[in-house]
Amino acid sequence: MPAPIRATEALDRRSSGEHAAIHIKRMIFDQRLRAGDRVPQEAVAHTLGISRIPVREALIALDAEGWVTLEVHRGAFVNGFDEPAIRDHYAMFGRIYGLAAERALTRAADHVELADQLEVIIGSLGKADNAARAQRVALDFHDAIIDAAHSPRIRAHLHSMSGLIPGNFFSEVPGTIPVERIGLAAIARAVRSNDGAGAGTEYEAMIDHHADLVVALFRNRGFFP
Amino acid sequence: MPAPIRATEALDRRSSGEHAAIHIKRMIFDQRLRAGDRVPQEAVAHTLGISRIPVREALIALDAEGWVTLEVHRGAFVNGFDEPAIRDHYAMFGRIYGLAAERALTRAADHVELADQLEVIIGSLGKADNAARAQRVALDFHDAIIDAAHSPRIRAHLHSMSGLIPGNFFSEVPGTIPVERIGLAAIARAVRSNDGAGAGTEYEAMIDHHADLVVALFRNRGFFP
DNA sequence: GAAGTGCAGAATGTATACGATTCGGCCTCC
DNA sequence: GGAGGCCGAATCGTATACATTCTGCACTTC
Repeated sequence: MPAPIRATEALDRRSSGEHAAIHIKRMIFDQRLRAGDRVPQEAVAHTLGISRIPVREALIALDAEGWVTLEVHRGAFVNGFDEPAIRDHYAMFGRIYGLAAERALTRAADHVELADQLEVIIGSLGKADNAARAQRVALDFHDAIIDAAHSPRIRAHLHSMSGLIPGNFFSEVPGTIPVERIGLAAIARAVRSNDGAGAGTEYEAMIDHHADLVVALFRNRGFFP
Repeated sequence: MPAPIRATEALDRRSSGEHAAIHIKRMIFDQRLRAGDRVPQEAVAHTLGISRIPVREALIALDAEGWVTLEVHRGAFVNGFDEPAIRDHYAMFGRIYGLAAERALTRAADHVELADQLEVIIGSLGKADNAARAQRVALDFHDAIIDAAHSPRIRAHLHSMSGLIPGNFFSEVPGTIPVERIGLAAIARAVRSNDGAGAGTEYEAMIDHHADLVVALFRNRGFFP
């Protein structure tokens, strides 16, 4: 039996480029990089003790995700991270997840089986008391939907949209647990009755609601001047 | 007055990485790379006469766009490019463009002015006889919507979704002109009456229709075995 | 004084080079 | 005879070094 994978090894599974992407997102999030600023590749590389190559790779990924805009021979310029950006982000997120839910119902071998699977996941949410565990349950739910959709392209775009908020800050968004509990249950109900459009609509509604919570949190913390 | 930018200079404006991305997409499109194949970085670099660095940068972008899946220390593996993938692609495209249209109406300073602008663009479609020119008109229309939406994030995701079909092959999709003519007109009408949801719905419908045409073309050419 | 010109200096883009990881084949051992 | 372990070639990930491009500032010119 192999030794269990340790947390540090799991982190090493990420490339330096992914570390750099997290670091740069954190700098934008902490407003050490403001809208319009150029991301200093050399400084980021030096700070992380790596070369500029993985930093550049991170910037390409962040460009595709909408965090920065690349201009040839001029660099990467930070896009605004304000309330409209957050709402746009979650709106796209919700629509693509809604599509994924529709596709999951179209392509799943058996929608009743999928509904069973989803309700098992939701069941473990019932026991979850802390937000971190609830987040884990939500991720499992989303993964089940994405797997059932059988679409690498949808998977890729959703993956690149996840991680709006770095690290465990996400867990601190107050009010997520009841929103998830209600939203996931509604989606699972729609799946059980094989209602693709309904599942999509419920997905959008849940994520819109989530966006409201995130915006409220940011506002309370004085992020929007 | 500066000299007009020549075509060759405009091409030079692209980085080697973008050239590599186009080349790799072309290989997938031409089925020289099949689903599950690993993209040979060294071979691509050698073929294009460049080093592996820009090839790797291209693969990161293609991963974000859903063309390939990156695995650390194993390489980039080609995702399926079959009928479901094409339909998923256009479905995402349509939903995000629909969202962009809604946002354009929410955020444009004056929706009547935006409608005027769109109808001027459509007007030049009336004179367009060949498909290439019609495509140019459609791109202008889309750009106007994206600009009006004022969202770098939406812009980034739409940019990464454009270019499903490489080069001028797109122009050869038969039947696009009437679909565009009807679709763009319907969107412009919704914009003029300040109906965001309607504009979004029309956008989705037009792109779904376009997806049908593309799928039919691929089927006729024997792409789906 | 405003606009154009031409340099350094700095930052980006890419080629080369080298360590790290994977994977297939062969061997050993049970 | 099959499971497991140990190479070595092939490939990937990244540090370093160099070429290309941008930018700000001094200078000239009208």
